[in-house]
Amino acid sequence: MAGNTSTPGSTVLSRGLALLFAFDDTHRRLTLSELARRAGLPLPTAHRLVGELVAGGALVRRPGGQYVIARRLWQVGLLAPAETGLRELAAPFMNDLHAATRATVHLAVREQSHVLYLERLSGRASVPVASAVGARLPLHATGVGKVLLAHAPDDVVTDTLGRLSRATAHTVTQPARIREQLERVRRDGYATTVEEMTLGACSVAVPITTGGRVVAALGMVVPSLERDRTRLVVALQVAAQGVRRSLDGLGPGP
Amino acid sequence: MAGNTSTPGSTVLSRGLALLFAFDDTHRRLTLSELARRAGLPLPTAHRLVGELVAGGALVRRPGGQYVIARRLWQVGLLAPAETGLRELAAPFMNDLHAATRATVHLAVREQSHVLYLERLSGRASVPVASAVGARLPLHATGVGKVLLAHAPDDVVTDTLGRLSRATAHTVTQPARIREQLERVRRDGYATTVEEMTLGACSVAVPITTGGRVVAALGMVVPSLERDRTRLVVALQVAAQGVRRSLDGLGPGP
DNA sequence: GGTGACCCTTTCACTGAGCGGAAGCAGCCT
DNA sequence: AGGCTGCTTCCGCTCAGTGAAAGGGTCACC
Repeated sequence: MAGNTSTPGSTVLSRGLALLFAFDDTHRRLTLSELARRAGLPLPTAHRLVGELVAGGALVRRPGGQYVIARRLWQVGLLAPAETGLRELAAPFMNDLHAATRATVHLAVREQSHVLYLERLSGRASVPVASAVGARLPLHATGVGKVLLAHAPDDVVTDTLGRLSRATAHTVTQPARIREQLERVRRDGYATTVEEMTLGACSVAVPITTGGRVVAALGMVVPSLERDRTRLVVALQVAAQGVRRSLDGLGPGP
Repeated sequence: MAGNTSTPGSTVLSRGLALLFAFDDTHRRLTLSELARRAGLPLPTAHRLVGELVAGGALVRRPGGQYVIARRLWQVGLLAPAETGLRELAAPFMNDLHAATRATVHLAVREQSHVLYLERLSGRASVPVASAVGARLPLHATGVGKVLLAHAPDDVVTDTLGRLSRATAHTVTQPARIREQLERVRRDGYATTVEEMTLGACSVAVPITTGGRVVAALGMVVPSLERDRTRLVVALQVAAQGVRRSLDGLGPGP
């Protein structure tokens, strides 16, 4: 910036991005002062920059004075490539799974030490689900997370096992037990959770592979695993095979 | 900005946004010079700003030297509110439609004089479809577009009728005929197209209303309307009613 | 109706961040 | 070798950007 800045070296653009990235899953609407606080900017500076972001169509100001991400940013965001290909290929298979079981169906990839949810089909049933598309959750407490962790590089595994957060009373937080479970995931080809992320929700998940690498995971959330664990695993594996075939058909993805 | 700019009055942030918005449906990957050209910036300036956008996690540089929207921007884009509520409410009904018919199902709103596609479930059948989520198409050549146009303010209608672009040999480009069709849409409660946007694709669409206003449109794309037009219209209307009920249940939307 | 807490908005003098022409570099044609 | 296109770096000029300070508006609670 110019003149008497308190943090020389930082640029206008980086501050603008800090304002945009101040929004997250649990902060979809922010007031000016919240924005300034979260982006680490003085209030008048935030005021001016936010004004420009609104003028430029990146943010919208609600009547109440709260700011939200604008539709136009949603549109450009959808142009992000990596996920798009995988999501479009997986969509029909996810639809089949959803139609057959009426459960919540998830497509996720690993982003560092977190699961990133790429797609979700919500079940009609009243199973509580923590994930939302674009949201990140810990690897060790979700079905898709365990699948991805089981096939992650060693440094990610040790990093994750180093800080196992607790979400419910059933969350597994002993590294040794997780290692044991990961071994079983690799052997059996699927992972399960029982109320480890959300009470009242269990999950099953399988890997999606291409070229010998695990690139994503496909999972489902159900109220209980007692009855039809096998049926769900088979359905997931068939769907995952279908996605793999589509992926391989198109050559190495973007 | 500072110093000897060629366009005084424009700000760094607005230039940064111009770079982001240089991406669109048909330009998902851009080289530095394309970005500079599309954003209207001198090349060295674009070079510097794009570098900052990459450092800030808004863009990613591919090995080939092409830039694409980064995953992080996809994530914040998903936080845009207006659409999210409607999409989530409509999703289960769209799934039902899709399961029952196996056709492509669309959810769209009007954005100025264009249809903006909020959601799409792709049919397995090989019907060519032009729309993608986040994409904009003309109002007069699509089923959902005609529905939205039929319930749009007068100025939008006259504006749209003033420049009726042609997409295929079947596109209706005479204002009088479109007016006639819009009248019929309002009377019958549904709109149709026959290969007007894409050859080999027909469509049916119905409005989604809340509080007496048409806020969106629900549509389907099929190879032909001959056989089961009535069946499709009924299915769509049932689904649209369901969405309306959900909308009304939650009070005035976000 | 006073007081305090919270927002948001505007002002303004100082200055270094931003600018972009020019030049250099690398690849790829003919 | 010469021309073309596209990327990167340099560097001196200068105005866009900065943020403390002050102003205004709206609640709620005493």
